[in-house]
Amino acid sequence: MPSATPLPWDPIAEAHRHWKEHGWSTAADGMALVTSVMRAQQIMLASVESVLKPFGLTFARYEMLRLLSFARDGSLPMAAASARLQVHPTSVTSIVDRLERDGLVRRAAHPTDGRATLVEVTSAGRASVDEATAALNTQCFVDTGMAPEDATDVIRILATFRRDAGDFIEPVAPPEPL
Amino acid sequence: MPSATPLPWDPIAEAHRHWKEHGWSTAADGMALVTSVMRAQQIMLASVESVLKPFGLTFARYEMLRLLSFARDGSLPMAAASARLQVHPTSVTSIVDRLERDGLVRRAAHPTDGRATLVEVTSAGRASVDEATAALNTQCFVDTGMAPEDATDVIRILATFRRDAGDFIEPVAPPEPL
DNA sequence: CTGATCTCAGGCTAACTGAGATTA
DNA sequence: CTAATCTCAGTTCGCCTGAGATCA
Repeated sequence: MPSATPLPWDPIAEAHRHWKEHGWSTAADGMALVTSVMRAQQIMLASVESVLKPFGLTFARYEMLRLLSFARDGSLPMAAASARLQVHPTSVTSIVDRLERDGLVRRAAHPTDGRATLVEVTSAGRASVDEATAALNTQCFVDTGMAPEDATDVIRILATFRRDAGDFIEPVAPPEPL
Repeated sequence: MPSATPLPWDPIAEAHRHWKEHGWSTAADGMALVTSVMRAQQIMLASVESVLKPFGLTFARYEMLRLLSFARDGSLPMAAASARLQVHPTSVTSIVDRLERDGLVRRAAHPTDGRATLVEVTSAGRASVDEATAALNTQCFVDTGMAPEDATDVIRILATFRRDAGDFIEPVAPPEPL
């Protein structure tokens, strides 16, 4: 994208106004919420992917590496990765294909279940995810462009939303260490 | 996606804990924020696209129709649509290609600028966007799965975020009619 | 001429459907 | 047998780069 010029006003606020003028008042906030989240995600994804690009990683591939690097033994069955990352099984296949081609993960037979395949981070994969994480932390996550108290509000609200959408059971507030 | 089973705990809260344990405390909230927004967008997009599917629309195509239906004369130059929807010019070409193939928009010459092409909603396009909007309102927007006061908080916080990211100039709080 | 506007060609990612092989 | 797990083939979508035609 050719580094867009800012619009003179907020397009979502304008759409919100249109909704109310058309008698859709009860849906106006919902429309604005969904549209806002879509656009915020687009901004954040662009930022994250630009940082990951030098590492040859997409956000999906980064998340796979991160998940494996935190897993016991650095490995998980494909189906477990699919469930944890909420990505389609065939997408897991293609993500792992690409990471394997780059030597960042390897496939291994499951010790007891002959149907399952394990994915395992390699040492190159660990090095790659560590460097990528350092870059993301300094370039994206330390300053997201949002006030800290706003960030924690959004995190908390979206945790309830995700739980109610069926992502996980309980609790919304995680047991903090200590 | 085969209607996933809920996880027993919040994977983002777990990642947040990992970040803190690894000495990345200053980046932990940023990581959780970005990941939460990504996942919320995924949930909302899936919901919206399942409602739009019977109409043969994606969210991107729906937004194009919505934009045109609110525009004076129901038409805009391609470049204006690209700026308003924050999509790449070549993506506008392909979105309009598809909508035109379905008879929902048509291309027309710009009256004064020979370089520019206007996109215009057809009456079929207006009918389609009206029906799709009614379906979205009742099935997605009236109840987004979020408490109303949380929704307005998120809308407000993300408006500031979008403005600071360069989406638009001012003001964050739009001039309300009356 | 420069710069804006749009289209096309082509690569890449990822989602999805549907089918099939293998094994619990 | 049924159900789970994974892969493959093929489609669609949208993002992106780079190049070219057209016109202000």
